[in-house]
Amino acid sequence: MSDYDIKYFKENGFTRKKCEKCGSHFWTRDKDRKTCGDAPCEIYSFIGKPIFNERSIEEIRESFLSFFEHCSHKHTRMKRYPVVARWRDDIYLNIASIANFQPFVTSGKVPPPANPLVISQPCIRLEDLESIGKTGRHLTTFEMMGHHAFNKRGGEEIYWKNETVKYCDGFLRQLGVDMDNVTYKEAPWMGGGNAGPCLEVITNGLELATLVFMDLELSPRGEIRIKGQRYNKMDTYIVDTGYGLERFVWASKGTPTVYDAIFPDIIHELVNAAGVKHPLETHPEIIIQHAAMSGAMKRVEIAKKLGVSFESLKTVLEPIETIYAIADHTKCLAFMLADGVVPSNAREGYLARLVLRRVFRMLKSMRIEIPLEDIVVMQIKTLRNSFPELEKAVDRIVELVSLEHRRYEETLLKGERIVRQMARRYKEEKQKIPLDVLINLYDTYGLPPEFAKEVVFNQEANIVDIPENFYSLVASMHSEERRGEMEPIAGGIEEKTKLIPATQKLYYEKPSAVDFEATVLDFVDDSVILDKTLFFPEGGGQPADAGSLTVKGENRTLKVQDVQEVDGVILHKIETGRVSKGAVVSGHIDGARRIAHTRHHSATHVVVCAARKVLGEHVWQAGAQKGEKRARIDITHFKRISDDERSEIEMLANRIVMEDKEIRANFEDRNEAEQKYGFRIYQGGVPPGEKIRIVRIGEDEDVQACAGTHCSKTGEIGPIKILRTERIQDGIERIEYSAGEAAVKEIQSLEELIRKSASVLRVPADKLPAAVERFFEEWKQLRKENERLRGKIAELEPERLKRKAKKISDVDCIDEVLPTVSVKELMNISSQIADDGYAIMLFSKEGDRGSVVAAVPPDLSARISASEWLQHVTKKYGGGGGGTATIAQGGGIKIELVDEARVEGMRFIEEKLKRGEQKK
RNA sequence: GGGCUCGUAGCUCAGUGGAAGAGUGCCUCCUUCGCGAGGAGGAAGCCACGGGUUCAAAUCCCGUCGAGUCCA
Repeated sequence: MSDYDIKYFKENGFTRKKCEKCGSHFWTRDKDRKTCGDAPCEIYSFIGKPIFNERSIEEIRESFLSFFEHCSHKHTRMKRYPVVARWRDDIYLNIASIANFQPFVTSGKVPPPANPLVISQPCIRLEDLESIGKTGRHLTTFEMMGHHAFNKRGGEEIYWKNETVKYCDGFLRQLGVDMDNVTYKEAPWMGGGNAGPCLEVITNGLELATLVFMDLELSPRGEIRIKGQRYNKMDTYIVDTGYGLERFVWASKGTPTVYDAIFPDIIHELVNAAGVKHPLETHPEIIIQHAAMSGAMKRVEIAKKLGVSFESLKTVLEPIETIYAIADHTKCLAFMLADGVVPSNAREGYLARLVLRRVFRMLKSMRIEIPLEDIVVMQIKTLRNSFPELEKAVDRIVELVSLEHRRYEETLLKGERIVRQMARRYKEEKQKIPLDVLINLYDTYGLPPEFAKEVVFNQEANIVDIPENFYSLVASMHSEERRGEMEPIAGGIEEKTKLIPATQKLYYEKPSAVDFEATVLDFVDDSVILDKTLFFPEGGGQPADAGSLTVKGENRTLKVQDVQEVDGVILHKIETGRVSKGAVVSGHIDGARRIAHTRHHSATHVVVCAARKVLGEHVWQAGAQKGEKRARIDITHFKRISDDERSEIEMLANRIVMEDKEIRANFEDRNEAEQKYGFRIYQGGVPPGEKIRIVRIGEDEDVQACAGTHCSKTGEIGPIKILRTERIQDGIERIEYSAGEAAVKEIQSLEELIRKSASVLRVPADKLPAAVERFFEEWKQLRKENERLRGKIAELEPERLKRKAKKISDVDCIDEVLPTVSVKELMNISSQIADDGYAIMLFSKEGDRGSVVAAVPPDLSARISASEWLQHVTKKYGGGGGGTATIAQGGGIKIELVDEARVEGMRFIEEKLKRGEQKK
């Protein structure tokens, strides 16, 4: 295939071969080689026999970075990006060094921060969570060392395939790798919406690096088909390489697993704390041989080869595997939590919680008593030379992890009760607890099946076996929900506006103007497009401006309904009519609405800034909406905001206002801004483009990329009043507030609320809480007293009623209207009288509806059912009712028919009794 | 962003449309030299809030608030 027709291979004695085992093509210097060299075609041959001299993580990282800094293309060394991919809306975590540059740099919309560049990027991948610790090579957190070159078609080429392979070869040679053992395996790559040819660099069974030549992008009408997806050639072609830092360290040490190579100290601590021994001490031959084969075959086969039983192999390996996993997961947590992820039940916060809970479980199963936060801090200490920034977060991480631990314990405690009840229920019916119940326990209450099994076992009840694919069963249950989420293919509006020049944005140039003149460039789908405009388009949580356009010379005024921006072109949607190209219009925007939006927008930045100062550096904006009367922001925070914190945020925000700080908004170079202010600027999402608008408050106390309209000084915002805080998700708090005149109005209406309430109770406002409490207490007392007295009255009624009884056949019957007596009392009275041998029907009314209660003595209930009797009557009464054969209640709405109903009741009972007598 | 649960006595929870319950804790009394334990009695509920359906709602429907949990 021409994709891999690389000059370097030809000039350096490589030949292309086909792997005997997997059939894939690869390039090698070794003429006799038969397989591609990758697992599972080959076993790890470096275990116990390192490929090159032992090096630490720091040494490998440094030698990689400086190799590319000093090679013939001088690469610029970049600082790491956060592990939380806040600049992207398609992934939560940073999964690769190239992810730093997707989508805008890779698509060519934004120039790269440097070209070519080299970086060692910590990445997190949670897809293979189950494999961590077991395979010996999987890590949730690893550093992907990458050198990248961004080439543009038609432009000058930095470098492409040939140099990429040459550098790789050179780097491996410099480390001391035996080059005859290195294979380059052809493996088309795709991911993150891009694709391209790729070479996997393999030696001794281990894949060390991946060289991707990215030149395709996902496109619905693309002509190139790969695995059912359609791709098109990109305008750019990019060198995307990934060298697994930890794998190099592993290869240099030849330890049984990658974990032993990179976490020796932590593993040592954990092994001690668990009171076990590392199997490398107890069963060195098994562990080394197992490790060598682990990439190539299944555990059952390995056990067979080693001549031991599968069970005993498992017993040897399982404890250390759990410890490996703990070591790995705690590093993952160190990065996630330090980079500001707040554990939650949604989004990236859920991923943090997922990992946290896995580790809690593992620590418990290993009976390791060290608090998780201590292990995470241990990780941070070993990482601090390379990543000193992690240490700043230690205090917060300790608080957060112990809080999460407490929450998890509570969940389990509550869960235990639920499972116990469930177990009892199924035990009574002598059934096993079925799988769907088990899934439900996990899905609804977060109770893992192993936990449920343990509890059930203690209850001596039975449970079905837990299937291997339990968690994927849960996942597949949810996958159906995702259907129908497909976004409609953009309605081609981009196509229509593609050729129209970007609209000049007057609202940035003249922030306080309300009138302007402009020329109509086009009219597309009910929308007017102008050469310049004051109308602010909806974006960044700020609603569009309202106003009107008047066509010059025609004296025609069009109301602007909505304003949207598409690729720099601003669309003014109008209600009716159309405007011809070339017409001159004068525009007018609703100034009061605009200034309200502006104040709320600036207030938003101030409130976020204040919240961050009060609550901590982990506070990130997770959404915002501004309006005329109020605005709201959602921020990440791991606890409810207390009343005190809320007051403090409010006070601080108002202080920033009173200090009348400068608010500066300027377009700046994106890459420079990122370097200068950090990723903090992306609070409200990531805008596209080479230049981004940066809004700074005071001495850069708050810096954000923001396209909204802003006051020029904080003083113009006016008062800021926080109205409420709300927990919209676990880990995300919403703060609602008003600014400017709207804030004054809110304060006034709050005041009025208090004034009105106080005047109703005839107390001064400051006595309101005490008065309300007193009234409520008294109300409860009086209600009880009332109930007691009604009961007393009811006690007297039976005797009075019995005197009114009429004898029908041999039964004493009573019917009576007790106008104001409640149903409850009617029941009470009736049941007493019926017990004394009377058939009774009582009526009462409340407002426009009447209640009826019927009761018969138990020995009569076979002949006359109270329920039947009552239903017969209430049917004519405009209602219904029901109950037992001895007592029934009901009612109706035709209260004017109460006398007829009484008569009917007596007629019915008479008839019944007579008929009964005849039968005798 | 989507889904599933839950909110009833101080606490833990039953109650799936017809009279608000149990266990525990609390109070009083009895038993005991005293404690534990046991016995008898008692107090304690805006059934989270607001609408709707119904003759009738803790119970069904909608919304709000609060809490838990799973998935992407």
